[in-house]
Amino acid sequence: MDILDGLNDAQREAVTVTQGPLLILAGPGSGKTRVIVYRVAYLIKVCGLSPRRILAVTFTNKAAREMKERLNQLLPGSAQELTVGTFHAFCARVLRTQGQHIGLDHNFVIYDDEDQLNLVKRSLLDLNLDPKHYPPRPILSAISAAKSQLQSPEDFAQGVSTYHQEVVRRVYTRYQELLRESKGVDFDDLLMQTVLLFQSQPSVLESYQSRYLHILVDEFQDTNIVQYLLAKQLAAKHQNLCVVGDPDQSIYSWRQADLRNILNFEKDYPQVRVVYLEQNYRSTQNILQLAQHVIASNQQRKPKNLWTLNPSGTPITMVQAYNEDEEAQFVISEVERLMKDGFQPKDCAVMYRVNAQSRSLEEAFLRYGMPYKLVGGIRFYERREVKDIIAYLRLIHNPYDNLSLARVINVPGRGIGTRTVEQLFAWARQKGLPVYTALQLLAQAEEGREEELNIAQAPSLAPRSHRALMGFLNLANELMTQGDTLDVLSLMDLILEKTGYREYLLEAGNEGEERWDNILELRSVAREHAHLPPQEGRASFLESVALVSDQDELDVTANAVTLITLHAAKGLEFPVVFIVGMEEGLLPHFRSLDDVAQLEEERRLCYVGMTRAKKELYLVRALRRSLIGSSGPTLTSRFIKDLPSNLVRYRREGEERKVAVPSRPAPRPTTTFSAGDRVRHSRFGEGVVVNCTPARGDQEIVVAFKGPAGIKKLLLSFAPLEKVP
DNA sequence: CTGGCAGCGATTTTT
DNA sequence: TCGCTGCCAG
Repeated sequence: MDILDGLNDAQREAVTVTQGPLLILAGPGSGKTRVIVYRVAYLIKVCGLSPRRILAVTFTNKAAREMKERLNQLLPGSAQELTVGTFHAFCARVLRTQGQHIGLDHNFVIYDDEDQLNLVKRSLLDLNLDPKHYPPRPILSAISAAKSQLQSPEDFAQGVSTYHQEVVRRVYTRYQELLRESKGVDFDDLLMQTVLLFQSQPSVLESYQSRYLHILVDEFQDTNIVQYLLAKQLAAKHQNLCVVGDPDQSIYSWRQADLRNILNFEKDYPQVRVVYLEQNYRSTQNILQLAQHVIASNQQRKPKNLWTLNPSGTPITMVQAYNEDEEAQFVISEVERLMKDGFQPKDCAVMYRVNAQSRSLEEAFLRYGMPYKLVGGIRFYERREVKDIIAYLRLIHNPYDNLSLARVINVPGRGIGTRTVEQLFAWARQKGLPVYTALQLLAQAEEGREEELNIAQAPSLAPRSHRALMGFLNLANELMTQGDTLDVLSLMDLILEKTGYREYLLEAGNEGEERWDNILELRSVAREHAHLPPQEGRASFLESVALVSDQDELDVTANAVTLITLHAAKGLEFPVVFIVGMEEGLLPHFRSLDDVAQLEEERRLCYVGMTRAKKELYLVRALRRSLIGSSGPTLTSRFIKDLPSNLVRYRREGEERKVAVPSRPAPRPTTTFSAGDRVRHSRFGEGVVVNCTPARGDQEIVVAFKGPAGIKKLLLSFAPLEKVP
């Protein structure tokens, strides 16, 4: 078989032009992923390249996984040796093996967003600055922006002209000190330090340059300056840098993504070959035309000429609901109607600007018993209980990690209050020691060796506080000793046992069970690293939890409607898409209203959402909406004003709809199942329940059927299951 | 030191 | 509406 079969001319060019820099401008639904996978396959199969000589950078871990899978289907076994991953994951690997050149500890921890914010708060505290006056979040953004442009605190100081910038400079300086003391690396450092490493160690850079003959960067429109510099460094030797992107789908400028990268690319590589992928394979003509109409209003863009051979399809449906409840109701009744046309719940997605909008939707879906899966929201690794346990593991792995120590020193509560913690930290800082070491010193002071150790100025603590601190120290010591021999799963169990974490959660109240379930989930992640030696297993576990955001894949087997933010929907497609909240202030979001560039990004966001739809697109707005407590009238989004009348039809929610809404009271699961139960399904026959997990007012059940159905994941509220005695 | 409560303020998107 | 902070009582 020929790899090039089934590609159109432009796609073929994108696959076969292998020498030199290549810029692929790919419209939505133009087969972009396919092109990337085929290009890699072509390099291997036709050009005879070893997969180890190829580096492919994706935007998400999920995209990386999908790419590997698709490549493996095309060329079985070839994906193993390929380097595929996000910039962050790639950099983490580089720094882990080469970081010592720039003074990085081998066991450095990776700090995520929340950790970063805590560091900023601590920095403010250390500098005697009031967080009320200087809100941490914007300061962190400023620091992050500086790092994304490779600015050290000293570089940043050059450009300081206002008092506020001076505050940022001071915080940034202290922030970096704290990072270094904790032997930690934040998200931005992963990228920045790698570039600095390559700059200062040409031989290290050279080894990577030589290895990677070809470099591919996906979602190039969402890269920031540092990421681009990195790609440039790596490709400097062979110049085989292929970047793929679509400026119209750039929606991450707030994360320092910089559209100039695309312009700079053409400037930095004058001999660049540019390929346009303009044929759309995804959407109906109506949908594509409407999306084009909407995006055409942006001034800062290169016009594209997208086209499709797909049928024109049905018109886009414009709906006005009274309020957000009716909006949700409309979506549900429409899904029900579509099901009569042969669509399934899993074919449908509801997209919105802000996560807060998911609430009214969720409530309605629960009330009407329509199955749904919520993407985003509070992510697994951001849950308090999960982060607590991870913090314990981090501390054991890296005793310098003051941030993690601060997090767990009184969790579960052991009588160490903020006052005591502050004293301890101040003392450690004064002595120039990591807090953990300071604690050990304190313990020795207790043994009456003060003179000898010259630590007379130890903080004067109440005996009770002192005892509490020693209790924590003993716990930490024991965990660290055991950590030398226990695999990461056993160590986690020891932590849970020694801290009485389960009891702590269950005492906390009604959500305790759910929280404990999350811990169990975390255990199963740890289990994947349990076969490794203690140190190594811990390291790989910690790294995977730091860099993987969405541990649970969007479950494709569940037949449920997807609720998702417009940002998170990028890269996905659905037969039916509802975009809700098409109102001024929501889309475009009110924070973007006073800035042309930001407004254009909002429009792109809208465009991204529209182009996810294959067959049916609904644009829904509410006449009244309560967002933060108060409710008020709304205005139609400027993005959907004056749409071509041949493409849309207007429908008012409330007339015949109401009747169609099934007022069946939530078929709330009456029976519950547990692993081991024997069950019967009306279609799949008899089987045994393998696993049950609670899922948002529902239960997800994994059943192993005796028949040919095999193993299935089912939603309790939806599946016709009954217990067999 | 902890836990409860009142008042306040601020609301985006996330690798 | 919610989540955080600060204050107060035990």
